[in-house]
Amino acid sequence: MSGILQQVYERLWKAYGPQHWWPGDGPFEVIVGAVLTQNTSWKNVERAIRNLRDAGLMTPRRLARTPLPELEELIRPAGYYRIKARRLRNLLELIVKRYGGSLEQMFSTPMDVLREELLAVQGVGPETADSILLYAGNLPTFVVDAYTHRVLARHGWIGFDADYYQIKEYFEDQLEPDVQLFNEYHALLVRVGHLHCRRQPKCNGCPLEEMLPEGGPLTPES
DNA sequence: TGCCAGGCCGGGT
DNA sequence: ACCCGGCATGGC
Repeated sequence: MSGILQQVYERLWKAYGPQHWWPGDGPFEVIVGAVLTQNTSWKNVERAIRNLRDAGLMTPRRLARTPLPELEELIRPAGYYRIKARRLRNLLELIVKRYGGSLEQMFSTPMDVLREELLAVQGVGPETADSILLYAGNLPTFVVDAYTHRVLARHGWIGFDADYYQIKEYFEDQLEPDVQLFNEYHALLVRVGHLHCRRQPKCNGCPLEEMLPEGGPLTPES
């Protein structure tokens, strides 16, 4: 338990502490948010979610029955609103038809099975599926995103050409499958990604030693 | 102003 | 098997 990823986590944790990702919104809002935030800043997504909540539509069945044009208008602030409305519908169909609208039932199915079902939905790719499993279902799967890719490659821990699953396994091979750990780890990586890439857009994932000098160099073998 | 955000899909080589 | 354009709004 002292590989490079443990060191990175400890450093991030000490610097930023808990990120409180998706606390208390309830699993359904998390699912909706996971779709709406695809390649979109969370700030925009918040407005769309507020619209849905204010309209009283934050249940699987209600949202599934909402006419497409109305749904599009409500989520417009999140961008890509036409395609995302369809993606939400596709996902809602799985929840309502296969699981009777019960998230509890959905998340009690074996993770690997559910993951494949999610991936079979048009508009749900690996990151969205993993976000739903981890942040809505509290199931231990690691979420990889663009910044995760950049920062790991920047340090030479993976290749720049590594794909989603290589990166995911890189984490899961080194870490205990702990829901809280996976939750915080991904959120912390996104956090440093924001901090850095706001200031210097074209970076390839800045060295963590520079961003978080406290603690000295990161050493793969110690 | 232009570029980017917590991706994914479909069509073309 | 890659590579690329499309999708769209709001913030800096």
